[in-house]
Amino acid sequence: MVVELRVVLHPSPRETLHLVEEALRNGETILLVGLCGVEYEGRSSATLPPGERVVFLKSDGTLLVHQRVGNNPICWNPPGSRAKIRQEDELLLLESERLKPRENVKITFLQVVFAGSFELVDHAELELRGTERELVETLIQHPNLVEPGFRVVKREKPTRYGVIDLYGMDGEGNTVVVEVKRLASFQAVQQLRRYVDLLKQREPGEVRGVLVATRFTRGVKALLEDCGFEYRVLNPRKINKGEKGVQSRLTDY
Amino acid sequence: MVVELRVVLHPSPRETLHLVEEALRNGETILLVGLCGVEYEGRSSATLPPGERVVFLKSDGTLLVHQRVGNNPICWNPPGSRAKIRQEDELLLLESERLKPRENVKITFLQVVFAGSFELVDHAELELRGTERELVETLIQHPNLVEPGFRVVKREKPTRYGVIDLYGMDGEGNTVVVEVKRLASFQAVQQLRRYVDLLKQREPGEVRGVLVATRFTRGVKALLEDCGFEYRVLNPRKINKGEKGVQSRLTDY
DNA sequence: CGTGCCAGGTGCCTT
DNA sequence: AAGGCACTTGGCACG
Repeated sequence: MVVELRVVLHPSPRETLHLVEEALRNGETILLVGLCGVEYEGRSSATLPPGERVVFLKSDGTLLVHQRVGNNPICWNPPGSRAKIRQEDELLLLESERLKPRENVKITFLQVVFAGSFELVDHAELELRGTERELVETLIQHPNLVEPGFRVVKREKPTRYGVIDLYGMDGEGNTVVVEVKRLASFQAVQQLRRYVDLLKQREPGEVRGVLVATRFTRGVKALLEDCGFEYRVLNPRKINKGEKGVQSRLTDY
Repeated sequence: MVVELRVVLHPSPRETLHLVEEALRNGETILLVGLCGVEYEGRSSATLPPGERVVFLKSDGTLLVHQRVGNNPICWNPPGSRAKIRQEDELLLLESERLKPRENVKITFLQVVFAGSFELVDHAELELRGTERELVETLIQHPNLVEPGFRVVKREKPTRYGVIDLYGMDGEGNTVVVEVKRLASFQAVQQLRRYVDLLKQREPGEVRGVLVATRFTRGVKALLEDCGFEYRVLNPRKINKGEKGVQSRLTDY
């Protein structure tokens, strides 16, 4: 397997123009390195004075401008945006337009020192473990983790004020609202409270609220108790084991 | 101004190894394009089977793996991580380690088709307009936007349950809690409620809650009224004008 | 298409 | 160091 590629060092504006235009036509991935200034106008607006950066243009319209440091692009436009390039005197103007919401990124290259286009083949997808989705699935497979006698009635139950992660009944027939979080903070308690308050108006009998999480920020457990809610701590390490269908002992979690 | 750069096409594992090692030593920015698989292990864990990707390694330790499409890197390690590269037979192993929390990204290159290192000079910083911070500043300069007679007592007032954007008094001496949002959703109402509940316990007299935003999701205004709160709509376009110190008429907002 | 919510969120700031 | 929160948050799933 070989990536098709074209690379130019210290290209003239004209050369860069041609490389980018052809790459855009062919749906290739474009990398540019050079001295450029950036203007952004959209949901917010921003100006970035000239500096040497890496500009990354993908075939799905994604535009990323990366500085020398930092995790995140300093400017960007998301997939679906449309890029155009044109030359004005010795300057090269790369403009990316997003329609909804309307957002515009304009890059002015004073100098390009590297231009490359690449035809990437990649059909693989990331397999991610340890997400909240997995926590919920674990609880469905092992409802006893919520409590002995707990029965799941519905997963992702939509309400006027948001979606309840798990909703079911305890051994006594009381409604139980379960909110699942990887990291439980005050916000999670508020979320739970919102759902419990709502169901109290609609369901007869008691409505209990349970927050299940792998981690709790300080004070959250106390707040839960103050609100009359309960909590369960899950051990994330053990979850994959449970997922694999190997019936493990509950004390493992 | 010229970027120092080194570029190799279809490098051997040995050539890539040398280029990356020297670039790491010199604190340069590294771009690699090639066929690689990725493993991640940390707060979560993930596997990405082989495919052709762009790998971006910055001098601050940032590692980004970008697929052909998508806004976000499919795998990454943030600034402060430490990268090492080594060769094993014909494979090239790039490993990035973060310490707190411990997170590890391991990239196995089956083939590298492009390797480049760049010495970027960039001292510029982004100037961003239209943030929530600016909304708060507008309100401080024009407290009448909250309501005639409103006086600001404190900005960013910290409480046990979070930071109140604006806190002040109305013409009658009642406490007023102002929550500022660019986009107000149910969550913003909960946030406001939390602060108002808290201040009701601490302050004598009435405590009013006001949500000021440029946009409201559906139903939020109704919920606010249900909770006994008020809201104000700001026009974001007009804010910069107000910021510039030109005293504009209130009806402009 | 808007609305809500998770994310390996990230970054910033304050206790 | 931990917690709270904004972010051009981005992304997805669902009404």
